[in-house]
Amino acid sequence: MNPLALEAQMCFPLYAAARAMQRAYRPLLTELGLSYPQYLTMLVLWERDGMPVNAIGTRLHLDSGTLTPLLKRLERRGVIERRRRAEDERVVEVYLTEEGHQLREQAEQVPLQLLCKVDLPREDVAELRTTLTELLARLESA
Amino acid sequence: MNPLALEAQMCFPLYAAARAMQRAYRPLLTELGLSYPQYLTMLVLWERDGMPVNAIGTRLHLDSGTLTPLLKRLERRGVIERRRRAEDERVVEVYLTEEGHQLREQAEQVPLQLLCKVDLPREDVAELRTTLTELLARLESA
DNA sequence: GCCCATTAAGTTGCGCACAATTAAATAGAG
DNA sequence: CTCTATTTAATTGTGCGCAACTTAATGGGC
Repeated sequence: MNPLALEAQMCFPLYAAARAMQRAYRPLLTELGLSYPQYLTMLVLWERDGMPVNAIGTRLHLDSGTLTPLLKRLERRGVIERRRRAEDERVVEVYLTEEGHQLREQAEQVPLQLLCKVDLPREDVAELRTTLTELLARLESA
Repeated sequence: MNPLALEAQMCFPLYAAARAMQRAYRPLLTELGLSYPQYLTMLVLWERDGMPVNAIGTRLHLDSGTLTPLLKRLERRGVIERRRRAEDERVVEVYLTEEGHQLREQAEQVPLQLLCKVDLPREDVAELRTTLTELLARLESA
């Protein structure tokens, strides 16, 4: 087979599936008033509130060039607050507002709704998740 | 486990791995003078030359809002030409230039180089590709 | 032939990603 | 204590992705 064929490679299905996933999330997230990357950022903050921009970036593999404007939009949206750390003025810590905390309850339903849309066997999903995480690790280290 | 945890969901590994893949491709594609989506577009054209914008879009799941400026950049780059179809002036057909054809030979090496970077067992890659294609199909139909 | 629905590309506007650079604060060597 | 290197965000510029809309050409009903 042609080694350059779209379907012969892993990269295109990965690219296409990632975008299709975002499209599947979009209607659900629109109800929350969040974009997909904003939703991921909120997931991080719901896990641990008050994280520095830096730490959020490490978690999501994003840099300040992406996060700074994204966080400003989340702040305008009213779900977070950005505060300079008093002991080290370089660091900006990100805190959930009351509205940000409340939004979590609405968000709880999202993952299940999504899984229904996908309708893949539970174990296939788990295995895909594992393999992708493995792939990610190898790509990061290379 | 917290259902909203990043690692509990499939969406984040998919998002992160897709971006890590693009980062892994970047240095290889920079040598060809192409971005990642431009490379995918060239893959489509190397398979079949002279495709209408529309058909390229179907193949890559992209619309004219993305493709039109991308194709203009590929044209400036000198690897393609855009020509209106004579029998139907609505259609723009995309043709490889001589340079575009030649670029294919350089590109032939890219997929293998990438697989080396990833260094996953051959059958894992094949299975991942299959599962992602399946996932894509289900997301598209939903 | 005329009108209207359809189809194809292009345009506009916004929000990521990411490279490269800048600005500001801190830490550490001497 | 001072000077320099490091760390952290922010800024700038480019190229996607995609929704919404516009423009232009075609086709089909009458």
